[in-house]
Amino acid sequence: MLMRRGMRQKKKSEFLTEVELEFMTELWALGTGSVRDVLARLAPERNLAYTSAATILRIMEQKHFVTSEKQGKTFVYKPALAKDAYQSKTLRDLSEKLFDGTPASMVARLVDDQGLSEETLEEIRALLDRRLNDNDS
Amino acid sequence: MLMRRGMRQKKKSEFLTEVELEFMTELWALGTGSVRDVLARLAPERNLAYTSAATILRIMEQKHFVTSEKQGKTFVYKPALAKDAYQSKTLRDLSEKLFDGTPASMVARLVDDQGLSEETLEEIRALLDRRLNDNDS
DNA sequence: GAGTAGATACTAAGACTTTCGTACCACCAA
DNA sequence: TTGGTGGTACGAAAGTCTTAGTATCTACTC
Repeated sequence: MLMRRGMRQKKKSEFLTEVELEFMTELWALGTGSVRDVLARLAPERNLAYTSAATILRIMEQKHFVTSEKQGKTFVYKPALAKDAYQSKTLRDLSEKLFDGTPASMVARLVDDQGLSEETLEEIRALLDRRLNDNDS
Repeated sequence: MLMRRGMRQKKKSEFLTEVELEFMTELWALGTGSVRDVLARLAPERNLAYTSAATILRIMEQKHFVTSEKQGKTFVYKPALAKDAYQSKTLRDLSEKLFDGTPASMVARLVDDQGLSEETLEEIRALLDRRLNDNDS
């Protein structure tokens, strides 16, 4: 039957998977942490085996999402990517893929049908005003 | 070696995969379309086999992302989910997972380090003003 | 030195995704 | 009637993701 197919792309996805994001979130909060540190921050009902957590972090290091340093006998992991930067990258990607590359339409959707409080909206507008004023000055 | 493990969750992910989003985007633009219609809208260098496209749409129907109707001998597919709604859902999820559940911080990131033009920023502020005024009235 | 505790490394099961080939069917034309 | 043409259905290969078991290493203790 021999399904000869072209070489498959390496994909090299730059983006965190679901679980990787879960872990990275804790590392961002911690700054730095061991397997046990990260595991301790997950919801108790998460119930993830220690070895699973270790595997996940090892893979994240292979993908260069984190770096590690041995302290005594344990590895301590550190994000190799700032949360800010990853947020930006993600927003760019989402805007591209789902909002026709126009970030304004993204905000439009956000303020239109999200159940955002008046307060939050004001806050957002304040952000914008500040940003626009900074640029003008 | 027998890795007996608990039943795995069905996942039921509600979210489109990469390729599914690619297809759905074309269906949203078309309103309605056959395998050939969708395929025709993909970039020529995409080079996806007809049967692959057919499979993708069939799977999307199984997942209830689209519905189909037979016209003559071909199926015509239609989104079962409005683009607006999917955008909202996606933003909610992203805000939750990457922005601590505070949509304002999402907009903050967007206006802070995106290479957004003055024009775009004004546009966004206009949206907000309109929205806030609507609510106040 | 043997045993235990805590860590890392390796392997693998099982799910899902993406892709495409093969089989099959229906219709129309020569 | 035979053979294309254009469609759907199915199955499977190859990759990735998530999870966890097993093996191994190292140090400390008795």
